[in-house]
Amino acid sequence: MKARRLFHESHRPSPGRPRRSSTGHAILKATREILGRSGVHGLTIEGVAARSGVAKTTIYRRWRSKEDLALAALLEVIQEDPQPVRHTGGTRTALSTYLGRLIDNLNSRLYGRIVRGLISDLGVDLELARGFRERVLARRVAAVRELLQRGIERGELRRDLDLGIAVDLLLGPIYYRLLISGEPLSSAFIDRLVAAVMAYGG
Amino acid sequence: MKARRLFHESHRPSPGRPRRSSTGHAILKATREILGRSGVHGLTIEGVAARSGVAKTTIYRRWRSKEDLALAALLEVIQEDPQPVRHTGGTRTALSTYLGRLIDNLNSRLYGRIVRGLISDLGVDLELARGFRERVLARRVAAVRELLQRGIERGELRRDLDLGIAVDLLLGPIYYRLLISGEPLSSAFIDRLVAAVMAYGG
DNA sequence: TCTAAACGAAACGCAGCGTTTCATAATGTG
DNA sequence: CACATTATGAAACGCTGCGTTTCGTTTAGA
Repeated sequence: MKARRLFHESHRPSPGRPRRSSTGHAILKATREILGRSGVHGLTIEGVAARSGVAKTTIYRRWRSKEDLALAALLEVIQEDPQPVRHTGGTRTALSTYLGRLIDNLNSRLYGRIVRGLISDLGVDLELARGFRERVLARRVAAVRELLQRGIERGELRRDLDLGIAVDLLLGPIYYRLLISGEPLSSAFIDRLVAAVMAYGG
Repeated sequence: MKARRLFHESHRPSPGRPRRSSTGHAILKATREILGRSGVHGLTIEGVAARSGVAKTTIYRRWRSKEDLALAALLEVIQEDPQPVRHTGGTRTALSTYLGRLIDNLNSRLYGRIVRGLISDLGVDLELARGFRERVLARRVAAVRELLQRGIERGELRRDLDLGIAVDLLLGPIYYRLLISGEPLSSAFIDRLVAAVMAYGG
């Protein structure tokens, strides 16, 4: 495999013609559009090339595979939404707010479809899995963990709370509904979920 | 699309040459072997045909697609393991035992890989999703729900316990670890998980 | 001017899907 | 036995899409 400079890498000034920055964005934009419309199954490199007006070779120079490209699109979507964690009004409210925003994302055409489509590849493409976990999931876990931690400090949660399990209890059922059971991710569900974990941790 | 008699349908005696019962089993056996070795990504209809010594046409006469075939293989694996639910020694023990058996399955090459591979198709193939939920997931949900219900009747759990959420709390983190976070599904994890839900429900 | 890299266009080999066609085999019924 | 009916196998087909290769052109810095 030839060495390649991927899209997200910082480009040190190298000799030769520089990349047009608009090219990469056009590719990602076309990728997002196709993903939102047709899901990962409808995503093809040739389709992205056609829609973005870019040659297939150009795409492969920046991303190694279809999955890699889908992950890049997902990262862009996430970047747009910095999700600042506020902690006004108690831990329960903070958790509900944060998880409410998360399910808003997951319920959206684009975000939900990308996540759904990437999952099955996580078990196969280890690099993809690493990217997803480090750059997408880790944010969620850290945010939830921090909210729980502050809840402990404020005395709203037990000092000996099993933080690891608590995070699993909050995020697990969300992804379970999204990917497995297909039950709706409603705000009512989030409220019940948070209520349960607060009852466990209080 | 032409009408087709699928594998699991009961065959009423129809005119013409009857199906060899061994053919279907040979196909499923080859499917299991390939799935265990190479996962869903390595599963191809042509590969199954080659390994089972059956023509491709014969396979398509019984299953509509690759995913349909993978689901059939999964169903067979599940049938082999009836998972009787005993309730000796308290609700906590019963839950740990049941979920422990579940993760033994999920940790196995075959079962885990099939589930993993099917997930992303659930959002696309509605019939597949229905089959998976009715014939695989519903068992798990019903079993867990029944154990919780008995826990309530025995006074080990609150009478006003939110059963729906409790089921999500038990199954969600398991599939979340399997598919998303990649953290190990150990019996220690199950113990902590059950402990948390018992604390919540007690 | 020279060199290195980016880009586009076109074609390639390959895999695998799902289908079609045709010949042959096995079963019931008249 | 002849017949209709279905199952099976073998082979080929068209198609999509992946990832690669080749080559000519373009854009930058030295």
